[in-house]
Amino acid sequence: MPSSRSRIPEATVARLAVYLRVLTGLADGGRSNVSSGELASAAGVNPAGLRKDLSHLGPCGVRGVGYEVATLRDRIARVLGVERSRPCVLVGIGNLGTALADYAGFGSRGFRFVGLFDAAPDRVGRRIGGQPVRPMGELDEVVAATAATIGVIATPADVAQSVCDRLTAAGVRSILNFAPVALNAPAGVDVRQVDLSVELQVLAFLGQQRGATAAAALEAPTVEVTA
Amino acid sequence: MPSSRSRIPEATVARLAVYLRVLTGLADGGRSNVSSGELASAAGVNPAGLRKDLSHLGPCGVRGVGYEVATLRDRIARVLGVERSRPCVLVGIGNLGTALADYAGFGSRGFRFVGLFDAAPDRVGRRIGGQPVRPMGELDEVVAATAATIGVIATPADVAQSVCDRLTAAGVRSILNFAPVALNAPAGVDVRQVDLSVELQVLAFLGQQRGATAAAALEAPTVEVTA
DNA sequence: AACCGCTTGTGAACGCAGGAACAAAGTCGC
DNA sequence: GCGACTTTGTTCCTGCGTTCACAAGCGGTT
Repeated sequence: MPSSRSRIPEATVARLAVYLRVLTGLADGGRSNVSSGELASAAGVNPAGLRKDLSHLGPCGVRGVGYEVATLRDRIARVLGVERSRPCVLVGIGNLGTALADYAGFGSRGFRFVGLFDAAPDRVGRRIGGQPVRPMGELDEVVAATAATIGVIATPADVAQSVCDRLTAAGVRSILNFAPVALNAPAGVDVRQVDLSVELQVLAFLGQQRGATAAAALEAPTVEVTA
Repeated sequence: MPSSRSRIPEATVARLAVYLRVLTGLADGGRSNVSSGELASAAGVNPAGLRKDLSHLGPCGVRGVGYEVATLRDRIARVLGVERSRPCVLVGIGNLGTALADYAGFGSRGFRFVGLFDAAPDRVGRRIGGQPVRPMGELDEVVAATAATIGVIATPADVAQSVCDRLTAAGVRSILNFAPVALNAPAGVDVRQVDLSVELQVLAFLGQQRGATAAAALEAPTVEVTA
């Protein structure tokens, strides 16, 4: 078995996606070869860690030379399962949903939205990125027709759970949730949570801590001297 | 020192932000008391882990009873540094930037945008959420006047680094980056990266792996039977 | 006043991720 | 054809995060 010689840790999978992005950029720029050091620098990680990540795919570089850009890119894409474009459905076409539907980055990275859904009648029928917004009633039909296995939730928090239920009932097996609630999904369905304000709050904490330690250093430097 | 009796792990900080959200909801619903089990369930984490997270704040519950909702909420908010609203600036008012500027969740969670910036002349002057989009030239002035320490980058990838440079030069100390590139920031500046398509790619991998293991189970069941 | 049930807080063990150092292997130069 | 250099792949190790299990403490009850 060429792929998945062993279980790949999830942290590695997330970094592989980053490497794939960098490699795609390098390939588009005409580069054919790259070393682990350069790739790690562009991805913002440690070179040794990058090599360890790639070792999960089996040997894919040439010692003394480096990695072939196109080959490595294709292999990572195959392992991640984005060699072919994957159909996704998006529920909740508010500001964030519209931004997601319009985001070109998804299309160039192996994902395409095959259905945009919203419960509000005044949003249904609008066209976003060349696609119409559909009523929730068409969800089952579209998921079945397109074999979409990934659903994205960009609704308000209070309806996210019911949307999750409808998506899983329709056959979706993976859910990316932007609503700030923890979802309960049946076993066998993967849920990933993205909470934008959590990220900001972590930053606020780091910033406050930075200020606190700086203040403490100014406040009682003699203690450190005498200690 | 009541806060920071020891260094708080970053993973714990991220979960504290989630607890804070749940607690705020409980308090708004009139609840005055909650147990670690119920709180953990609402946050989607392990009860023991939740108690360990809270133990970093010092004792804040009553044995046999649970936690007082309002007290715990306020203590977490103080530790995270969001007791008072923090000023942020946002650069890049495309689809995503507009969604972020309009997102009410930030305001209710201790963050307010005090400046929206974009380089495109046709976007400058538009009003979003009651605020005008300003030209990049006003960045230094606004950061200085508002003492904003947090900057959010929602620009295309190719200009994100230069925006990062300008933000840090203006005095911003924490950056939340939505552009799919690794940023180089000077020491003392915290950068957090949110890559939306990485999340989708992790889901795609998990889904593919689920399919692969299921296929393997169908392919060679006799081996497991004979083994 | 003493007991009992419930819940918190903490200690220990396990597994995992990250980093540094080293050996293997291939290429370039002579 | 051979040696030296470069770069990968791997191994070890250290530290962190997570989970389980138990002791400590408080309120209600008899």
